[in-house]
Formats: sequence, C-alpha cells, structure tokens
Amino acid sequence: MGVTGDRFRHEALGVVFQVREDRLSVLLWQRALSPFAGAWALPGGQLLAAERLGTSASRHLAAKVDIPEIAHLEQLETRSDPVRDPRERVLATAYLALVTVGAQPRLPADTAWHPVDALPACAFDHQSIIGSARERLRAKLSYTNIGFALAPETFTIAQLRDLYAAALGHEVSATNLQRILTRREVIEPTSGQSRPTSAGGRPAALYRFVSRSLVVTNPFAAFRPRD
Amino acid sequence: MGVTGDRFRHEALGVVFQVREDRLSVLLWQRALSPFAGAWALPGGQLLAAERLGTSASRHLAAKVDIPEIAHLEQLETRSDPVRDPRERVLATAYLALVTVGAQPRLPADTAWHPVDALPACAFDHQSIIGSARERLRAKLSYTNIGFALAPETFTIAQLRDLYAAALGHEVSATNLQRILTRREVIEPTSGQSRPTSAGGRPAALYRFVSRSLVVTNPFAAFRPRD
DNA sequence: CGGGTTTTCAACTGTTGGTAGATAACTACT
DNA sequence: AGTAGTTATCTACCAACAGTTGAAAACCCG
Repeated sequence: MGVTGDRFRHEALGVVFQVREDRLSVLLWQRALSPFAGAWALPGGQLLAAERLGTSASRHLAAKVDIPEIAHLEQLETRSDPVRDPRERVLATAYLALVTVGAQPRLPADTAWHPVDALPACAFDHQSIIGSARERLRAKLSYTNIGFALAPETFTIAQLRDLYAAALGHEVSATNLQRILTRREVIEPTSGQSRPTSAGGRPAALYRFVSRSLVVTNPFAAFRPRD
Repeated sequence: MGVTGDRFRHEALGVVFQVREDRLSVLLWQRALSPFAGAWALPGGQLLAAERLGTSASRHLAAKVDIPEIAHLEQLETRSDPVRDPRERVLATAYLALVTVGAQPRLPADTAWHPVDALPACAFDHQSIIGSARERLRAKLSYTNIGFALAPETFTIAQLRDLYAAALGHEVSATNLQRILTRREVIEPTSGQSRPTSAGGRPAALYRFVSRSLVVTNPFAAFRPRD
C-alpha cells in the first residue's frame, strides 16, 4: 500500500425517474459529439477532488433539473468495465433519483424525458444501468415507502394506483393498494377531499405519506419468531 | 467532458463471511504499519489499470483465502468520503463474499476470523462497511436462496437452522425453515441420511440446495394481480 | 328525482408463516 | 427385550396477509 498505484477518472451518473402521463420516464440528454454522437446519455460527470459521490451526483443533476425537485437519491452500483468508455477508462457510480409526479422542471435544449419502455439508442452502458435502476425501484416499491418520492404531497388512491401501475409495469388494484399501505402505516388519510371532476362521481379522499424519508416497512423477514 | 479531470486511487474490499462455531465471522487482517497500526482491516487493495472491480476483489482475496472456497461474491457499495484514508483520497468498492461452513482455508499469519458481534478495533471505515454487509446478508437470506453459499453440499435441517440463526442473529424454528424453503423449492431432500451421533436420536434426512447460484424466490412483490 | 360515474368499504377466499404437540427413529442402559 | 432419553419429522391449528368481488356511498347532470 505505497504511494504508487494507478489512478482513474470517476464519474457519477443519475438515473432520474418521473412518472409522466402514466408512464415511467427517465431523463436523458442527447450527445452532440463523438463518441456516441446522437445517442442519448444519463446526466452526470466527473468526480472532483474533494467531493463525495452523492454530492457529485447532485451537482451534475443540478445542471439538468432543479435539485429541490429530487425527492430521493440513493446509490445504485458502480460500473468498472475498462472499456465502457472507448476514450479512456472511467469508473461510473450510478445513483437512483426520483422526481415527484407533476413537477415540470425546466430542461436544457438537449435534454428530454423518455418512457423507459421506449428508450432511444443509449450511449455507453447506460441502457443496462437504467435496467438496474428499474429493478431497484420496482423492488423497493413493494417493501418500502419509496412511493413518497414519486407522489405529490396529497393524492387520491386512484392517482396513487396509476402511479404504482406505471412504475411497476403492471395493473394494480386500488382496493389492495389502499388496504396494504394503510395497514403498514405508509399512507394516512387527510381531512381533505378532491374536488369532483367534471365527469361526476364521488369525490375522493386525499391521502398523504406518513413519512417522506425512506422507511423499510414490509415484514419480509421470514424465520423470525413472533417474540 | 474533456481529457482533463481529477484521478483517484480506487480499491476493492472484501467482506468475507463464514459461520464458524455457530457465529457469523468476518475475515480481517491486522495492520502493522501506520495509519491504524494494530487495528484490523478488511482484505483488499488497489484496482489495476485493466482490471474490473469484481476481478480485483477476487485477486486480493486470493492472497488471504483460497478462491474456490468463495461460493458467492457480489458488489455491495462504494465509499467515497474524501478523508476515509488519512494519507490520500482512495475510493473503495466493497464486495460481499461468502465462504461455505466447514471450509478451513489456510490463512496468513496476520489474518484471522472475528465474530461480527465481537469485532476488534477496525481501521478506516471498515466497521461500518461490515455493518452494511451484515444487513445485505440478512435481507437476502429472507428472500433469496443465498444460504447455498454458507451451507455445505448436503446438510440436515438442524444444521441449516443453526447456520441461519447465526447469520440472522436470532432464533430460527426448524419446522418453519424446512417448510418455507421446501415450498419455495429452494432446498430439496436427498436420499441420504445423517449417521446418528453418539448422543443418539433419530437420524436426520440430508437436504441440498436446488440451485447453487443466486435466485430471488420470495414473492415479496405486493400489488400484483394473480393473473 | 333517476341514471351515469367514481370512490369506498365489507365480505369471502387462498396463501403464507408462526406455534405446539404428537409421532418416528435412533442410542444407551438396565 | 424393555424402557428412558434424545433428536428429527410431521400434522394440525391459527393469525396475518393479500387478491377478488360486489354492493353501498357520494357526487354530476339532465
């Protein structure tokens, strides 16, 4: 462990998800220059000398999207294929970032949202990283309260069902969703009601997430005695 | 994204777990030199120019323990605190490594197993990394077949119960364990029987893991319709 | 007031998992 | 052998969890 040793460039990448028009979408920017000119890439950039990876991810994301919009950020994984960047070796640590539904952050001209089930050609290993992020999000929706980072402050059960359905990629029963999340004390009713839409129908009760920071709630720990 | 940019040393660390005498233990070596002289550290070392992180972790572990003994290896997380190493900034990517119970790899003189609930003073941020690794192992025991990497080829339910109890840190019911893992098709009975011990008692049936590579088995995906 | 629409709730069901106690298969000792 | 001791295995029970269905509630509009 002397002072010798190879050194590497290192970048932080953000997989920013938002549910837009009932589809889970990811923020990408289009590369103008080689390599992968024209292909779409995850926002991110180099790690600085005195910077932590999480800070670096936030800093680079700030160039694409207003940071307060990012309701949750967590480290995903580190990619180390020596030739993942054809120019020079760059290690990449990916972060999962979630943006509340309905937020409309201003975007630079080269940047756009893409539904994850209709991705354009992606640069580097970014498509595979997006896949990992989807998996992580899907799993955590089932056993944590991570939905708080996708949902607005208050919402109806129907809105929440659509949001979960988009993020999970399959139908979700509103009855089930309400019962499970209420029993786990992940969501709670507020006194408010939605104003009825023009289409008529019973006005929906408004709910909110009990906590807006990550809590693991699912009792998915088998083999544990009751006492 | 020019050619300029800071470069960093990067190391791979291995959190090697084995159940020894019914206690979950981790492999550590004792530092002789400053910094943290006398403290215990995780095995690991520098990433080389053309090497992937997983390969690097395996390579450094090979210096401490025979590699074929490592039944499972997976990336855990990357630590980036700029001052986690007081000499110079070093990023560290930790791996979770599991060694089959009963294996007795030869160890260098400075290296020893330590029960995780009685850790000595640890160097750098290694104690906290060991904590993360325990969490990961505990969670995955509940919803994957990862026990295959801790258990021998064949085993009795009682042996498996002791192994799970050590890794999970609480009592485990043999009845429950057998029923759940059998129903999930994680383990299956073999034709063999354990030879009775000198203490007497009914000889136990021998089981084996159906698969010896990681499979996610727990249906912990709520909100999914049956068909 | 009655038909259309959406939300909410209650009841039923199958599955999972924790518990307790009975039964099976062995050793050792008298 | 017979009996006690020991360990393993199995069944039955029960509570909690989760998916489904359909009815009731609360609004709109004409």
